[in-house]
Amino acid sequence: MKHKKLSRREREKLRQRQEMLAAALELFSEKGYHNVSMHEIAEKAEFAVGTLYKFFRNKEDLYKSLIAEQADRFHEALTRAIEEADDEIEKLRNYVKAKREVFAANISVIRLYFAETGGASFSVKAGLDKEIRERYEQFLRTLASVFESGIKRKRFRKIAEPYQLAVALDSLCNAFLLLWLEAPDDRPFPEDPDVILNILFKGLVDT
Amino acid sequence: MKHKKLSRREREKLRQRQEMLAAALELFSEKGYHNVSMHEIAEKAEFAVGTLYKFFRNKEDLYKSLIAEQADRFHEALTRAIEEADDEIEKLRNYVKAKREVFAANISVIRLYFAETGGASFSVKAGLDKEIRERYEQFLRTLASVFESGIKRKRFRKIAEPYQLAVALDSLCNAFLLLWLEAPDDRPFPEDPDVILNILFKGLVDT
Amino acid sequence: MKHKKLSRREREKLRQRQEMLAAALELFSEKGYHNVSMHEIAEKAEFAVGTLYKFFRNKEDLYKSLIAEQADRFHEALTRAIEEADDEIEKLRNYVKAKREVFAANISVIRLYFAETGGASFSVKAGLDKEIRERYEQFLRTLASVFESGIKRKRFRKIAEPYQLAVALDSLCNAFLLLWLEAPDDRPFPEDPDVILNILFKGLVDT
Amino acid sequence: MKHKKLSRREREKLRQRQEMLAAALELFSEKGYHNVSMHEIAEKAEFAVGTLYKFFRNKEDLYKSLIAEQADRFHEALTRAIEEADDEIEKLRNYVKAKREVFAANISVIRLYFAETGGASFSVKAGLDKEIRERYEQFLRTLASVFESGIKRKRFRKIAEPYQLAVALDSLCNAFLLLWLEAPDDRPFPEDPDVILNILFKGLVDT
DNA sequence: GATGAATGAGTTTTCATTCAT
DNA sequence: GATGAATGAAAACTCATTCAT
Repeated sequence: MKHKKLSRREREKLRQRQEMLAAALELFSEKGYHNVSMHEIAEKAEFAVGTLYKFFRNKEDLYKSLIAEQADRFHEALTRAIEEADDEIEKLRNYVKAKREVFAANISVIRLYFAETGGASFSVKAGLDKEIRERYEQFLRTLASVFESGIKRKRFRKIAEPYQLAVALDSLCNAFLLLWLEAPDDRPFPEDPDVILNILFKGLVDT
Repeated sequence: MKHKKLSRREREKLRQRQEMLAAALELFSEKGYHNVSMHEIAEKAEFAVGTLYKFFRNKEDLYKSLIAEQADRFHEALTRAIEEADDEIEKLRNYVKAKREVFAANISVIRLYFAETGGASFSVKAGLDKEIRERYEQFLRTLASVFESGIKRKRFRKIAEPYQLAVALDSLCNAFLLLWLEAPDDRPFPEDPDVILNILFKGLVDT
Repeated sequence: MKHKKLSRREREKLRQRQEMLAAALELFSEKGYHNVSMHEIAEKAEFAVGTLYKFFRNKEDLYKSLIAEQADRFHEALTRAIEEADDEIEKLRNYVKAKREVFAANISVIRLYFAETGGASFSVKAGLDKEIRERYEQFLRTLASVFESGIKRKRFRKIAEPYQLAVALDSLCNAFLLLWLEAPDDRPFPEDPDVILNILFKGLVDT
Repeated sequence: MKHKKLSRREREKLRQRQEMLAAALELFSEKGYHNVSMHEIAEKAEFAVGTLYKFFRNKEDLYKSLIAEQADRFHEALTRAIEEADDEIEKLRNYVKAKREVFAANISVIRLYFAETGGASFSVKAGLDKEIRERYEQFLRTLASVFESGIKRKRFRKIAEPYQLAVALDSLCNAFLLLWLEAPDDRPFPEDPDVILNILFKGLVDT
C-alpha cells in the first residue's frame, strides 16, 4: 500500500510493466509457458525484446511476477469477500461466491495458477513458487480463522481443526469449480453456493 | 490379461521399456516435461537415444505412455480397495487408506499425474490427456456408486448427489495428501483415515 | 528495377544475404545439397546459424532462392545476348557466345543448376523447381522465336518446328560446354561458336 | 562374359544381389538417393539390413553398383542397336529408336542416371561416377565411329569431327526424350526417329 | 551365414539472451 | 533509454553401420 507518490516516470514504467504482463498472461494461458517465446510476448506487448529484459531478469522472472500478481489479485478478492460479512456462515458463503466469480472471470489464468500451485509445481524450475505458496498459506490461515471463530462462538461443531477445515473448503471449491470450467455445458455450476457448503455443513451420517 | 506366454525376447523388451519409463518418470517428476531432453532420459536409462525412439514414437508418446501406465495402476489399486469391503463406510475407509498408500509410495508420479489431470492440461499438447481423464471419470463413477448405494440403503443422508460426493471425497483426499506430501514433517499425515471422512460424515452445523 | 533508394540498413542486409548465398553456393556445388549442413553454410559465411534462419525460412528455401537467383541471372544474360543483334544468325551466334561465357564464369553454379533443371528434378523436394522450369520454358520460347522469324524471313529452312530447334540448339550448347568444362585441357573449347552452330546450319547429308 | 560356370551357391548369391538392387532401384528412382534408408531397401528386398551390408560395403557402394549396372544395360542395348545395321544411316536410326525405347521403359532409372552423369555428378560423393563416365565415353566413341565411317565412305559431309557429331546426336536425343518424358501428354514423342536425325542431317541454311 | 537390435554422431531448427547502435 | 540483429547452445529426431546371437 505504498504506491502513493509516484513520479510521472514511475507511473509510466508501471503502465508498461502491466502491458507486458497482460500480453504474457494472454499468451501463457493460451499456450503454456514453454510454448511461448519472449519475442512473441514482446510483439504482443508492442515493445522490443530488449525492453522486456529491462523489466524482467529473464523469462522465468517474468512468469513468476505474472503468477504472483494474479495470485495477489485473487487472494485479495477472496480476503475481501470474507471480511465483508460479519457472520461466519455468511463469510463462508461470500467466499464461495467470490471464488466462483474469480474462476469464471479468469479461467485461463486459473489454469496457469493451478499448474503452479497445484501438483505441477515442478512445471517451471523447481522452487519457483515458494513466494506464491506462502501467500496461499496465509490466505488459508485467514480462512481457518473464520472456522476457528465459528467454533469458539459455538456456531460450528469442531469436526476437525480449523486449518483442516480451511483446506477442505478450499479444495472442495477448486474441485467443483474446475469440474464446471472443464465442461460448463454438461455440469452447469450451481448458482447456489450452498451446494458446496452443505457438504461441509451437513453430516453424511447421523451423529 | 493376456500376458501369459511371453518369449524371452518379449520379456526382455518389456523390461527395457520399464527401465526407460522409470528413468523418464524420475526425470519428468523432478524437472517437468519440458525441462527434460530425450538424451537425458536415454542416458539415465543407459540406452542410446535411438533405442528410445524404437520404443516410443516421440517424446510426447513416451510421456503419454508413462502417465497412462501409472494412472491405470492407481485406479486399479483404488478400485480394488473399494471392492474389497462390503459395507459402504468400510469401502470409503479402504479407499482413503489405499489412496494414502498410493500417494506415499509414488510421490513423484503423483505430481506428474496432477500436472496432467489438474489444471495444467495445456502443459503438453492439448488433448493429450483425453484418455486419462476418461479413466478418471470412470473411477469417480465407481466411487459415486458407493455413495449411491449407501444413500439407497439409508446408511447415508443425501446431502448432495452421489457424483458430487465422489468429487468431494476425492478432492479432500488429494488436498490433504498433497499437503502432507509437501511438508511431511510439519503436518504429519494422520494415520486415521477418519480425519478426512469425518469432514464428510459429520456436519459442521447442527441439522 | 525498383532498387533505387535502399537505406544503409537495407543495403547491409542485401550484402549479408549475398554472402550467405555465396557460401551456400560454393558448398552446394562442391558437395551437393544433402551433404551440406546449415552449420557448415553458416560457418563459411561467417554468421551464426540463427542468422541464416533470419534470412531463409529453412534449408530448402535457401536452396531455392539460390537457384532462382542464378537462373534469373543466366536467362537475363542470354536474353540480352539475343536481343542485342538484329540478324537471326547473329542472334544465335551471340547466344552461343554468351552461353559459353556464362558457363565458363559459373561452372559450379551450372552444375547445381543442372541438378535442378536436368534429370535430377527429384533431388530435393519434388516440385521445388516449378518456377525455375517455367523460366527456362520461357527462355526457350524466346529462342524459338528467333528460329521462327528466321524461317518466316526465309533465312532458315524449316527442318523442324521452331521450338524443337530451340531445344536442339540449347541441348547442343549444354552438351558441348559441359564436355569442355569437365576436361578443359583435353578438349579445349573452340573459340569459334560456329562449331556448334554448324551442326545445326549445315546438313550432314545432301538434300 | 565370364559367367560360365557358377556354382549353385554363386547363382543364389547373384539372384539375391539382383533382388537387392531391384528394390533399391525402385526406391531411389522414386524418392532420390538421400531420401531412402538402408532399412527401407532391406525391407523392400525382404532381407535384413545386415545382409545388405554383406553384399555392399555401404550405401554409396550399393548406389554406385546400381547405377553402373543400369548404365551397362543401356549402353549394351544401344551398342547392339548400332551393330545390328550395316548402313550408317540405318545404324543411327536404330540408335535413336533404341534410345527411345530404353527411355520409355526406364523413365525412373533414367532420371537417376542423369542425376549421376548429368550436371549433378556431385549429387552423391564427388568422383563416384568415374567408372560410369568412362563407359559413357566408350559408348560415345562407338557412336563416333559410325560418323567416321560414314564420312570416310562419303555418305556424310564432314560438318564436324566424328566425336563432336556423336556428342551432338546423343545430346539431341536426351533433350528431346527428356522433354517428352516430362510431359508425355503435351508433347507426344514422335514415332519417327527422323525428327531428331533431320536436325543433324538437314542443314538449317543452304550451303 | 543371416539377422535386426542397438548405437550415437549428425541434422535441422528454435529461442533466450546480449549488446552495439 | 529503447531497440532488434545477431548469437549459439540445445532440442528432437534420423539413419548408416556394427556385432552378438
